[in-house]
Amino acid sequence: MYSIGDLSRRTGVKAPTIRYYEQMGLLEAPQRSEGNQRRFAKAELERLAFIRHARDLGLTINSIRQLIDLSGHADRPCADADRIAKEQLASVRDRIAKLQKLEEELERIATCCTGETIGDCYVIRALSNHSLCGHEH
Amino acid sequence: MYSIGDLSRRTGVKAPTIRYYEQMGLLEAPQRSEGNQRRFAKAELERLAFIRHARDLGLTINSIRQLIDLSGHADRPCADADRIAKEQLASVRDRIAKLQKLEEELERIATCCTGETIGDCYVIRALSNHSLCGHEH
DNA sequence: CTAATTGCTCTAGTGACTAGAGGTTCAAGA
DNA sequence: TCTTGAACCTCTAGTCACTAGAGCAATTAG
Ligand SMILES: [Zn+2]
Ligand SMILES: [Zn+2]
Ligand SMILES: [Zn+2]
Ligand SMILES: [Zn+2]
Repeated sequence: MYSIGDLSRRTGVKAPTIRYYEQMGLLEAPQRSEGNQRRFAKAELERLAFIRHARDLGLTINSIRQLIDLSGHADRPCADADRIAKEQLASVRDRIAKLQKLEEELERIATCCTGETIGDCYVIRALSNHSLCGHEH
Repeated sequence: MYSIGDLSRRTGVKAPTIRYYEQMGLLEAPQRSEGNQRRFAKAELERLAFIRHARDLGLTINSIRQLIDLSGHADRPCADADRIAKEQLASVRDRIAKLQKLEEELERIATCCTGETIGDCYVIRALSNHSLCGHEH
């Protein structure tokens, strides 16, 4: 049996975050001590590691809840789980593509200023005038 | 003189967002009609375009406020403006690098499942076990 | 003049936490 | 056994950049 602090140290997840996951229904309400403090079993530690790993990969609380629900039915087809992973991959690729466009524009904006004063600063001029940009964002 | 709806149509920024920018101090409080409705001058239209462009490039409200403050002093050195742009570029690059790591892991996780059921789904196994990952995230 | 549209303010909700207040319980040393 | 200090509890509010909605007032076209 782990206290919330033990669990926190073992997983690197802060105690308020663990309580938050419980509130969001990702962790089941654990047993309590006589004085009402949380006492976690090993299964909860493993589930928390699962949650943390999924969060580190950018999955939302909602997706993680779905995956946890699925993982309780070992005999069902895994198409839903695969779909969630593929959607997350697509979303990450989408964000990368958008950020790369920004990077391109920002590189120009941030490195082309040869001015000395605000009056002729390329940063300010470029922000005032989108037509200096190479594409939409 | 533009109403908030005129301004919205001309810039593509929704009316509540325009009010929000005013509240955040990015737009100065505009003149009002007799009936207390906002009436914007051309200068505000240009400033709103500036704000919108900066937002599209990912700058925060705070950075934009600083840039607006700077742009009122044409004779001052532009080092601060240049620094804000460079910091934003660095932040975008940082986010791209992190997302690319995620992309790599997610690609493996999302495409390697040859299982049929949750019980042997690679997605679930990979999320349960970070040691299957190629690197940290 | 009337009806439709547009505008006003204010409040609350989003996601995934984080910080703080104000109080209680636990564990270890004396 | 007692005491002290760390850890824990619940609850509320704040973060960021909006967005949605309620309930009302002003404007504009016919
Ligand atoms: Zn400059
Ligand atoms: Zn642009
Ligand atoms: Zn699968
Ligand atoms: Zn991993």
